[in-house]
Amino acid sequence: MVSMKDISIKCGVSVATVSKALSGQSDIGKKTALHIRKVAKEMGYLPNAAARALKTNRTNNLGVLFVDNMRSDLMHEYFSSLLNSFKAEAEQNGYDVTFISNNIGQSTMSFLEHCRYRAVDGVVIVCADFNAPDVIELVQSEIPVVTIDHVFNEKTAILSNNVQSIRDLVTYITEQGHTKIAFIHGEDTSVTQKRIASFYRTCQDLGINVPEAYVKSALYHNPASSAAATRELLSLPDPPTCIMYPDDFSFMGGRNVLDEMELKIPEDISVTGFDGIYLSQVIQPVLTTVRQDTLSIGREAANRLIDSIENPKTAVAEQVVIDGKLLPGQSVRQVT
Amino acid sequence: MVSMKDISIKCGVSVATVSKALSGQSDIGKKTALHIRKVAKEMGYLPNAAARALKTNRTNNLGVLFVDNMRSDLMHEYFSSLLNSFKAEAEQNGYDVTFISNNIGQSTMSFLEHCRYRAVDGVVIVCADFNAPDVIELVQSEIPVVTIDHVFNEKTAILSNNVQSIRDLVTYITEQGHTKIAFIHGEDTSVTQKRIASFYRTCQDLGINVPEAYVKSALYHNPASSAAATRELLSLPDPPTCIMYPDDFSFMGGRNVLDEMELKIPEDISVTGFDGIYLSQVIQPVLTTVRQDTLSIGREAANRLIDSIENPKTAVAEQVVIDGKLLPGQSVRQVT
DNA sequence: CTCATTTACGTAAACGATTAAGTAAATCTT
DNA sequence: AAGATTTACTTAATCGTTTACGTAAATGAG
Repeated sequence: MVSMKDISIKCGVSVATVSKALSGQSDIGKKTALHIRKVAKEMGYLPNAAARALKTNRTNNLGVLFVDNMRSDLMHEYFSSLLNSFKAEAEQNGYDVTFISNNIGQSTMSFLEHCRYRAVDGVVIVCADFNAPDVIELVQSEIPVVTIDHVFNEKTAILSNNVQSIRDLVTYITEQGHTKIAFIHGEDTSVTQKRIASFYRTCQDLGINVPEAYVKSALYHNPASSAAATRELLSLPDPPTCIMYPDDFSFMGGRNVLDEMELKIPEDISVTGFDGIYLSQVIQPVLTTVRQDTLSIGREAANRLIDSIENPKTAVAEQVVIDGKLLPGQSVRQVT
Repeated sequence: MVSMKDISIKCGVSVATVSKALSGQSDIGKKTALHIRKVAKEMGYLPNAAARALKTNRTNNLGVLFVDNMRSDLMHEYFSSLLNSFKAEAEQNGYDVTFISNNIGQSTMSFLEHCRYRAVDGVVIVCADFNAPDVIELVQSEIPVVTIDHVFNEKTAILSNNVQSIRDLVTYITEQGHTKIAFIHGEDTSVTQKRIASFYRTCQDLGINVPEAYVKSALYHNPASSAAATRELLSLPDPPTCIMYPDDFSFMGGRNVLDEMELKIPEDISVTGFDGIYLSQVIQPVLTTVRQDTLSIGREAANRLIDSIENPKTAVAEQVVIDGKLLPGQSVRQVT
């Protein structure tokens, strides 16, 4: 590996001069700077990240906290595409991305310890138990943190606009003439609470009555639990004409039940999903859903995080809300 | 941040002694070593990864080469769950995982340059254009490399047993009494070639005739192209009774065509997938497919890579083949 | 009891970069 | 032209480890 020393020898200058020339500082003569840069390129010089990190206390490395509770989250397209977008934006800005876990090697490190050990410049918390002491410790530390879909006091958070998205969905459904709308929601999280609240609020605003029995609990990304909820809804004395599923994937469970009962979508029953994953747009009928803008969420998370790293004074912690996009699809029938 | 110096002062010994005590070396007295370790724990000492890396030239960091050609690969469950398993195993062994790209910051670095810059101890090539000069340069470098589903000369490769998996599928299909079997395969890659060869070979061994028109080309993970292929197959004068799809997800495209034509699965037409993703097991009918053992593939990749890093002398480059598992499902009908 | 060996620790250089402070030469000022 | 300033570089310290080598004391051998 060619170092600055090698270059300095070849150019007959000191190492300091090489350093300054390569980092484009002012107190170097134009011609020498140019020459040094040329030689550096010729010799295939690459900065030594470790040395730089040691001296500057900056690694140009971002940590990603991504705990797979059920060993399946990375498979959830929402998260994986979000992560992809985050990674792309980080790299654009000269940052690498490293996963942060809490069991590195045989010893168990807390998340914060892991971050300090690797000296990441900042961390994005994508998917984790936001109530775990470990996570809270990290959030309260000196390390810049951005969270996604969860708000910590005084910290920047990127939020998918769940409230508006649910409102858009419900509004669209009612515009198609439905008044009997059921909502199967996911397990209790802050996101779920927002969605439920928005569902009730929107129905209220639109003058739609929501029987208690129309709101069912299930699990995200779990077709079986949505299937069960679907069965219950359909066995009600006065069943809904439209069922909103917790997410596109879970809908696949509901779909099985509907097929079984020989209910055609959307002729006999209308349905909606959430997320707007690839799958939702390639099935027949195309699912009415809301696409969460994972591209923007990931990009925004990276940019905010980097901003708070590079401009600690001026960067302000705030909540950034990213709108989703209604995908009308063909799974909600126009009721005449 | 508390450093070895802080500990050395508190313990009244030299920094060298602290270093040796913490790394468990022999030339330190039992009691002092114990005491130093106790104090280090009390003070919350964490090693400085950068300093260590600078001195030892080892980072305990593994690179992952994961190029998303179509900006959708991370979404492909096969890859994401493989990556998940790789990450878990790496962390178990004290290694972190960093993504390697070729456009870090404004400047374009080759993969190799990026690896050298970050000084990763080794790289796993999960998903990339294996013929790109960039990738070849990396493979031929001094950096330990493990590839997945592609063989480079003299390098360790972890391979899903595509040959056996296709054989299992075809065998199963024929055991159900089918003789008119069509195969829609993905775009041309070494994996595809193996699958096609195994398809022909198995059919030959089983005495099954394969008309040229029964083998169609499509794209992986692309329902539309599989839909088109399905249409062509069904419009043949003598259509197949069973269609093998390139992967589970692509099958969703074929399914739409079959629904449209009011062909019931498996009563009117039998189908199989490939991969064994979550989706394949929650749809109705449950898809007959082969689960690729991503858990083992990821784990094996991590272990082989780490072995070749830690034991460069004894580690041998070889091809590790990981068997898949036939999931019979209900999408292939028993022909009487 | 002496000399060799082992044990337990300290010294100091090194890894490759950054940067404050110093300095000599060149340029400017009046 | 003498002093003040600017320009273009060098010196040297530093970041936190690791490790070869040195050394004094303790233990061993004969």
